[in-house]
Amino acid sequence: MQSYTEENYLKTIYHLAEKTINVQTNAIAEQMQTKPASVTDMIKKLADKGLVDYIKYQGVTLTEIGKNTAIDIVRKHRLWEVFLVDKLNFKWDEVHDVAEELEHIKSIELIERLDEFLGFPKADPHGDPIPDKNGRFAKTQFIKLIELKIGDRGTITGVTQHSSAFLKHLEKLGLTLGKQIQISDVTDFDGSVEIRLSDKQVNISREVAKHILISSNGKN
Amino acid sequence: MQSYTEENYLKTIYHLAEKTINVQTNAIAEQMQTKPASVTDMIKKLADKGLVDYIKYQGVTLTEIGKNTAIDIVRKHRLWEVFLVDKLNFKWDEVHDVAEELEHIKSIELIERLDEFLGFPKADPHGDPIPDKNGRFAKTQFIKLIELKIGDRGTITGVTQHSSAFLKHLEKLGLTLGKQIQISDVTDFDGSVEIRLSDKQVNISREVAKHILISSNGKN
DNA sequence: TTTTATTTTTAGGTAAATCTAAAAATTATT
DNA sequence: AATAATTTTTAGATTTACCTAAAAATAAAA
Ligand SMILES: [Mn+2]
Ligand SMILES: [Mn+2]
Ligand SMILES: [Mn+2]
Ligand SMILES: [Mn+2]
Repeated sequence: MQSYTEENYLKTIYHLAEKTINVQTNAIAEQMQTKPASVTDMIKKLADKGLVDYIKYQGVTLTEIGKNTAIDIVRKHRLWEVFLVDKLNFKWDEVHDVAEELEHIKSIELIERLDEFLGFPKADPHGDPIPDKNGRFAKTQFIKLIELKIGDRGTITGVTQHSSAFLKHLEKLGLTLGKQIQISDVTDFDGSVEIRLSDKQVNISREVAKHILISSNGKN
Repeated sequence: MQSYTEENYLKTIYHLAEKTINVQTNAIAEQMQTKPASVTDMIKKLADKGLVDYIKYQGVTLTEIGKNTAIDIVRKHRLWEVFLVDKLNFKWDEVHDVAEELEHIKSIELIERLDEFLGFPKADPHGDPIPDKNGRFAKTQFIKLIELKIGDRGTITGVTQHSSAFLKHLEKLGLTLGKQIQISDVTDFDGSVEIRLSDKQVNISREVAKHILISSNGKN
């Protein structure tokens, strides 16, 4: 059984491992809002428990058990987010912090029944896939909006930034999950992107465009 | 802001205070499954924070703030129990441990919305009253089944024992909340009680009868 | 009112998770 | 290859929530 803290470390390592093979001490420290020295302490503990493979100065990778544990926490996090949005009418920018706590409730039965209650959802309110009870989920291969060319069409299917400020901004612009879009222009000067929606036209900065995921449904 | 542990102490003191005015160190230790020395440490901390009034060797009482905090945790605990039973189809004997964890999730918004989602329930699956958001609730003045006389009628409205073994036992006998009962006999030898239900007759031990609460609706 | 039993507190210590400051290893730059 | 910069680890402390053993206070019994 893992502590609340150990679980958060495992989840952080799991997410960082999506970008780099060996996860570095400093990267973990930054993500966890803690000091590198504390990370080293915890890494040793996780290594002792067989949850990570660790070579001094070379960073860590999750073991099979460690990875499964992490995926289970991600599953819980995303299911709770769906609950909060679908059942309790939270906005997609309000759920992260609460889910961050709820994900640590230890009851297999609870999460199985919650999954069923929610109708076995495949994605959370931010478009992230929800692993099933065996930890399996489709690796969503979405394109970043920034990579689209003028004329390209697609559907908004996810975001890679979960801050409330960012999500509220998208909400205000009408750029929510499921919306059909088409790129009408890309400004040379600042790289900002002009987007056509069914009912209106909006302009977003390059920075915002980087964090929107699109399932492309047809060129030009 | 209180820690998980501090909240559990406050809740324990609150429940013990329903029986005695000054709550004793040993009573808290027993309830919390810890040692009296640990309780003394925590009591000092809670006193420093202004959550309890404490006189050495004389036990503790909750301050106004301490009491409100405790009631808020009780509210959360009971609302989550309703959620588990009403929405996730848990049995009444399966919910306590999970609620014990869920009650510590810190989000006022969450509990307000959960309350609304559940239809502002007035009692939990064990018949215990749920405080409203201002901490107010009706002091249920139910009679213990053991106090009824032969011929008395009533409705089962609560239990004073939440162990899974006890609740499963009641379930098997058909003695669940809302059931109409009449006392048909009390055995002199062991004090066991014979109960008439709408469709059958059951016999329960004196010990069991002590922990069933009845709203009496008419004598003989 | 002593003596005895019970309850409660103090003293001193441990384990988990954190920190700061300094040393060691690795990586990048000249 | 030597030096500088960065990353990571160690050493030593702190805080929280515990513990055991022993002392002190209170309550009960003789
Ligand atoms: Mn978390
Ligand atoms: Mn999410
Ligand atoms: Mn609890
Ligand atoms: Mn209950």
